[in-house]
Amino acid sequence: MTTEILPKNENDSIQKEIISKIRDYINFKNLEPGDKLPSERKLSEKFEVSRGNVREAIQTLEFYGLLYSKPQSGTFVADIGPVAMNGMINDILRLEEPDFKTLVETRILLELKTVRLAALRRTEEDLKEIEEALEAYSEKVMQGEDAVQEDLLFHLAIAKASGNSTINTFMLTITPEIITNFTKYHVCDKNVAFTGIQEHRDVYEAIKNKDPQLAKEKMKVHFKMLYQYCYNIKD
Amino acid sequence: MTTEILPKNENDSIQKEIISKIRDYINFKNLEPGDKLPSERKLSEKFEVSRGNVREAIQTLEFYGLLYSKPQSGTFVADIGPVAMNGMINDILRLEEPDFKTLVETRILLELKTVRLAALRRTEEDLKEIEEALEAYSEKVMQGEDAVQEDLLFHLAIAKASGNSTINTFMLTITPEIITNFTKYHVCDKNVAFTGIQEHRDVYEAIKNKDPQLAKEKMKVHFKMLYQYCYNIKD
DNA sequence: CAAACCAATTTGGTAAACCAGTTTAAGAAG
DNA sequence: CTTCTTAAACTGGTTTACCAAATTGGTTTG
Repeated sequence: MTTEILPKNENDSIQKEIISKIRDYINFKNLEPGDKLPSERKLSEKFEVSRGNVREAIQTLEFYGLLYSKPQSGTFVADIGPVAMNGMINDILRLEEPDFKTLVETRILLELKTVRLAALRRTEEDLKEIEEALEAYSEKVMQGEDAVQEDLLFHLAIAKASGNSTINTFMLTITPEIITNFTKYHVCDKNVAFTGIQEHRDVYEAIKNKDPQLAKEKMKVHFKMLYQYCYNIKD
Repeated sequence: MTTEILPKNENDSIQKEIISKIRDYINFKNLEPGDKLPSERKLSEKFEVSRGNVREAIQTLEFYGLLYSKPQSGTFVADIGPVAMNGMINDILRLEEPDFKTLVETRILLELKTVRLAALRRTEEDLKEIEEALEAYSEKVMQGEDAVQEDLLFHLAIAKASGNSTINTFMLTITPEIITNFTKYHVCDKNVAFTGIQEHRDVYEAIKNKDPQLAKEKMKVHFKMLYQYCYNIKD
């Protein structure tokens, strides 16, 4: 995982340029699945950039499953036809930097699903971990301290209990960004944290009783303020 | 993302080991947000691994927002307290390789959302691109050829029209894996493709008429078989 | 004529060397 | 003793050089 998911540097533009050149090359030479690309060295001199940049671009395309590299052999186009290849590369090039609004929107979506799945699939061990996270959160709030971390860990514990590793990965991906923005914009304040305890407890009880519908409802209540924030934010 | 999001190599284990050692170091030294980690060189000799491995591990932790590196200065622990730090690192280490079932489950979840958002937010240009993808799919199927690529691009066009770049990125991430598994297990066959044309058209019409509820219903119909497959697959 | 072998070249991966800022600390001046 | 100067050591990032595996083309052998 090497790869950071999205480059935010100024290298971004040059890497995108290289990616588009690779696309053009594949189209021009009519490369099909399994065909070999020129070596990194040749590409670097053909595009007049450093080999490192070429490697970076190839790794990005590898991340999206469009290319694959075999050590001491070469880089090959994946088992995806030219239509999908072009379409996906264009999508990748057009990808915008995710903003806070879409981040929150996605988090709500994911969590309303994980809480349902957790209510259906949770093991006793999952339940125990969720409870521990809940207690840690309550204690911190009762002491009047900031509990953003414990809040987060409660939600991550639910994500883990959902048994869906893909969603779990996505949650882990967006969580840090969420935290930094929350603390930056002070979305959560003190009295909200207090009401949050009961809301967390409601969600926990629903998961404990294996009631997916209720769990989802309680999570919706918990997200109510967040929901408003998400759809009232200026575009 | 440079990170490729998840390493599948055997380097995986050694990198995870380094990550856990970094966690132990942070705990042992009681490092707080803003504190500096030892240099990559020192860590590499302390852990008795190459500097490259250390760099890779740090970049992974950077991807999840737990560390940040300042050029020519050092690597620092992010503004996340020790509780969240430990919790998240443990989650990262425990992350399982996503299997096909969770992949499909996640795809259905994401698409039922994107199609709603697309119906609400689509621009005229979005609609045009979706229509083009639809036509390309129909033609391919009519000619009796395999149309997995065009099918995919139709769904990606909807994701783009949803206006949520975070979900869009996630869709792009899971799509290649979906494709390879589809072609491997032959989830889709010929007659399904034919019925798929009308289903696609229904979805398109709903988006065109800006009817989010209908769009979601039609997409559900389209996913019906996939849905069954997802929940009947052996665990 | 075909198959098997071999050496040489090419490949992606990796470790070492290098670079340009930053930090640190020692030393000189006041 | 304090403060400013300065140079040396250290930092993450980048380029370069090297490596072992694998492909390739030619040659030999059955």
